[in-house]
Amino acid sequence: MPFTLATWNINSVRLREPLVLKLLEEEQPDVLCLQECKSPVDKIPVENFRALGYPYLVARGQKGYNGVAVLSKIPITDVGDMDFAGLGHARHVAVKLENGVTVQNFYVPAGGDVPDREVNEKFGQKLDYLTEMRDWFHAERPEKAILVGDLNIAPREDDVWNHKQLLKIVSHTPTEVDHLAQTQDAGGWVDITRQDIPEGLLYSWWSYRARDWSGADKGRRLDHVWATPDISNAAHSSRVLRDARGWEKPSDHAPVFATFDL
DNA sequence: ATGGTTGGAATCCAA
Repeated sequence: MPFTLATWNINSVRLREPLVLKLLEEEQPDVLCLQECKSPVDKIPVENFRALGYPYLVARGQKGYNGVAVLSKIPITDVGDMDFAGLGHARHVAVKLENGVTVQNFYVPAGGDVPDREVNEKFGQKLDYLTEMRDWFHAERPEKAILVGDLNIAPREDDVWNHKQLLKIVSHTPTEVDHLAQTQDAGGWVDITRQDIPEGLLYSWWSYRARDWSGADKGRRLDHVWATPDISNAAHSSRVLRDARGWEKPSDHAPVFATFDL
């Protein structure tokens, strides 16, 4: 049975409810993982999602910031959340599908502007968050699992529009890339998107500040789909729905899709 | 080297 999953930093699920509905209607993923919902869980607009055939929601939320949600056509169970780096933020939730697959949905801290933990506390928190993720995966040894989300790091040279120019820009510094690699290794995670699309520039985020985001195309691949080898060994395919970045009142992130033959 | 945009809550912070 093919199983399609999408991950999307929505940048306010209440403001962009119409965009979520458009995506569900047009693309029909089985499971949609959202980040930056910026809403308490009880204020997420579930009615219209339900009407479109997505009756299941598992989420963590807080007022104004952060927030993660899993919307599903198929039954999912809430299997908890983690609060890495002691931030008290709603940045993670995990669900289990009926076939035994676990889906981990993450929103890693952005890390502020200056890539130095001595002068920018947020950068330190981002690194600590990744280190605690690493330690958790080292202890838990995930199996039959998929990890998605806005990891706020573009690890490869071809995950950014200009590698050299971004080496000191938060999201592409060698320190962050190293922390992300350690987190990935600790869980034995396979980068599904890059296994499916191994060559060429690939982005999932374009700044709102660009005059012409598509023409300039100064993007970064911040949104990821990983899986454990028992899942990645099955056939799979991936794509980034770049079009969604051009929708009316868009999120600055595009959804990333993966389909697995499970 | 700088400023550019957006969302949410409160007149600024985070991204």
